[in-house]
Parts: sequence; structure tokens; C-alpha cells
Amino acid sequence: MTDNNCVQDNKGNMMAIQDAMYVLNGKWKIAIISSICYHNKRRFSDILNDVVGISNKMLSKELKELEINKLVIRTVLDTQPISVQYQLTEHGRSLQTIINNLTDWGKTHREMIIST
Amino acid sequence: MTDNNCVQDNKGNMMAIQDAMYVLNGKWKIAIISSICYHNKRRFSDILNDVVGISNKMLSKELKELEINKLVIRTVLDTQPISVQYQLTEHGRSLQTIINNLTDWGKTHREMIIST
DNA sequence: CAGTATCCAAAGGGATACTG
DNA sequence: CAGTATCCCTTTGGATACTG
Repeated sequence: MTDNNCVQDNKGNMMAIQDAMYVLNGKWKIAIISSICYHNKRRFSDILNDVVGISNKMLSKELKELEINKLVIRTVLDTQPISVQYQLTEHGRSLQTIINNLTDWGKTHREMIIST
Repeated sequence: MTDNNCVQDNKGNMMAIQDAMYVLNGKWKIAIISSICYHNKRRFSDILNDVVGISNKMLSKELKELEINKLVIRTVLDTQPISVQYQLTEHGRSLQTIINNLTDWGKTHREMIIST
């Protein structure tokens, strides 16, 4: 690989990272995806509990964006009262490795911060 | 593993994810880390170029936070005019796998969006 | 070059109350 | 239960100009 190709690759990589972050932006997206991912299927109120600090307004808004970007699927269940289930699409599930790695990194990070 | 342990694990995982995202928050952090990561050592003005759309004010602010959280090291080089080099700490470098995966995911995501 | 300072508009987001 | 609506304060962040 020539130097020039290498430069091109780096530019392409930066574009890809920024594309990814554009979809995953916001204070809560990754946490929401993780909540659904860890439980496979998850209801609105459960996600609200999993993601510490989020409000229903924000959860609703972020879920809507994730649905638009084809990362989650929303299913209304015919229960009384109504309940709504969220699942990851195949594309959303392809984030699983990243989520697992981030989880591990978070644990390490927490230990590092505590010990200093 | 009992059901109860499983629940505990999920809670722990959610905490870890939120710990991680607390440090990596903001519109630009991941892109900045990626820029430094891909080049090993990177100067302020180069990062400014890599991260499309960021302003010098934001770059300065975000780098300061990353430095406080022990993800990057800032080194002033004795050049004329002055230049400043940023590198990842070992802890910062431990994000490399995540960055690579995110980059790949971003490429796939872009293709998916374009094709629909 | 690598920032800092200031001004200001826009977006983010919490609290609370309300609806089907 | 799963949202929506409103109010309103806080944070983000762009543009521009300035400094060592």
C-alpha cells in the first residue's frame, strides 16, 4: 500500500466514524440500544428503568430516531393496558460486539478512576 | 448462573455502558480519539482538519476533557511557531478495537442508507 | 500554530401535567 | 402503559476576533 492510499484510507475511516456517530449521537442512544440488546426484547417502561437518568420525553424521542434509522423495531402488543416492545433490527444487532467491548471498557475505566 | 445473577449482570452492564458514555459524550469525542488513534501522534491543526465540521473552540474544549479523563496526552513541541502534539494514553489506546469496529459499522451503515 | 474570549442563537433536556 | 404537550432553564456550539 502506498502512502497515498494510506491517506485515503484514513480519510475514509474518519468519514465512516462520523457517519456512525451521526446515527448514534445524543446522550442516551448507546445506552438505549444496550438495554434492548441485553434483553433481546424490551418494553418502554423497562428501558426507562434500565437507562438511569433518562426521562420519558427523551426516551420517546431517541427511540423514534433509532426507528427512523432502522436500528430498532417497534411493536405494539395487544395487552390491556397497551404495551410496546422494542427489538433491534439485524443492523442494530450488528452493534453487539461494539456494545460488549464498550461495556468491558466502561468497567475498566471505572476501576481506573476509582483507584486514582 | 441463576436468573437473579443474570439480572445483576445486566444492571452492572448498563452501569458500565453509562460510565463509558459519560466519558465519551459529546458530538465530537469519538471522532477526535479516532483521528489521533489512526495517526498515532497528531497535532491540533491536523485534528481540526480530520474532524469535519468541528470548530477550534470545540476541539480545544473536548481535548481538555479527554486529557482530564486520562485518554490523551498533550505535548508542547519546541518548534517555531509552537506546535502541540496529542497522543492516546494506554487507556485511550484500549479503545482501538471499538474504533475499528465502529468504523466498519459506519461503512456498512452508509451503504445501507444509500441503497434504500 | 494553538489556543482564548465574547456574543448569541439553537438545541438539549428536566419537571410536570395530560391523553388514549 | 406509552406516550404527548408545555414551560423554561441549561448546555452546546458557530462566528468572529484576538493573543503569545
